Amino acid sequence: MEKVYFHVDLDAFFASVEQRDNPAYRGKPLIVGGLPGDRRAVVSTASYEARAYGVHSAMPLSRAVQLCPHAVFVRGNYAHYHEVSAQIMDIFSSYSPDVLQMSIDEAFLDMTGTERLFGKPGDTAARLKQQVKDETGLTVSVGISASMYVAKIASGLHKPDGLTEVPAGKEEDFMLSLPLEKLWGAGTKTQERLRSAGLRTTADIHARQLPLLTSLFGQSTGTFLYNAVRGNMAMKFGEEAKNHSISSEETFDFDLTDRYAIDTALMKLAENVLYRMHRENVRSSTVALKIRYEDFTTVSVQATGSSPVTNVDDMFGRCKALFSKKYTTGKGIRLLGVACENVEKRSEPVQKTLFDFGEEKRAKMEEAIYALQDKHPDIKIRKARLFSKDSG
DNA sequence: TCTGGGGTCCTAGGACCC
DNA sequence: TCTGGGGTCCTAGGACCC
Repeated sequence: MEKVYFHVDLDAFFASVEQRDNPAYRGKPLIVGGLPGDRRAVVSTASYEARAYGVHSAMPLSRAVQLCPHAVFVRGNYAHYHEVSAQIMDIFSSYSPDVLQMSIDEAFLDMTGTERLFGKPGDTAARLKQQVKDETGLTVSVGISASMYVAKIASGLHKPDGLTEVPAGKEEDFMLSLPLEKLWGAGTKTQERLRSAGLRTTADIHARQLPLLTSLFGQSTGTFLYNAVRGNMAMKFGEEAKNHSISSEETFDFDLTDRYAIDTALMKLAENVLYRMHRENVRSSTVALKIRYEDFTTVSVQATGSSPVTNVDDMFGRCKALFSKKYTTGKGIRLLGVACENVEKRSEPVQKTLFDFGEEKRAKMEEAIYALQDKHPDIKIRKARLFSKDSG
């Protein structure tokens, strides 16, 4: 049977939620991401009114302030956005049992075989859009195609409040009608390389043989480009990613060089990652550390231990060891990040050492603390050193 | 203008084993 | 004393996405 996919994308999601909840913000340029004066902040989402001034996601906030000084600036309420997102994902679930959520503000719906039940895909999408608007006051843009990849691009073509259907068999024509910047998966670097290779349109890529593309761009990117412009991208629906990771990082307002400040930051990040590991009932033996220096160069180290991380002190110890191994320069540090990689379900048995009784006890203790925190989110039980003058 | 935070996937080189 | 070929695992870095 011919496949039918929707890609549904919320329009300027965070900004739209703010404007919905605060009538005074409506019709005005609004920027979510930080307040003017916040150091090193970036724009998370700009309302369409702000985009008219050239403001867009990932732009340094200082730049956004210059472009649009009279905009409304908010830091954002991410817990709230998650709630609204869940409400909308529930609506999606009433249209298809197969919803593949891609992020907080977009999802694929496998609509294959729903025509007898719901009617033509275009009509169904229009109803879905109306229902989201009625129940949440927000608009979405929908792309419809037999190819998930094409549906994804289609949903972005007529934002906001768009509905773009690419008929089956017309995928290649659609791709060839597209400006190169719309090629999802070819970012800044690849766009640059395409330009310098003299390829300016999707048709230019289409005219090149596969071996030429792979010799220019490498096996992976070359094959991707070759298939993408033909609308031939096979994306798997609902396949489990295998290399999960859980990470936490922080960009500091001012660069760090002081060892105590660095250790405090590492402790906070380690605690954060471990808390989430407990909550998700997973474990990991691989700890990774990331350092971004004042000049924005970024290095990383990771190590796979012989047993999983058991508790915060264990995690903190591994992070400190990695840090000492990598940091030899004394350069200013603008970001530290900590991660556990190759995370797996905790139900799988672990080899026990003879010496882990103390560790085990500590892990149990921490679990009890995490459980308490989940129950009473307002209590904060943290390592003594994390209490600083302003937060304690 | 000066660059967030949370992820996934790919590549290339080195270690190690047979 | 000089030197193989293949497979697998691990690591560091980079591209990309929202």
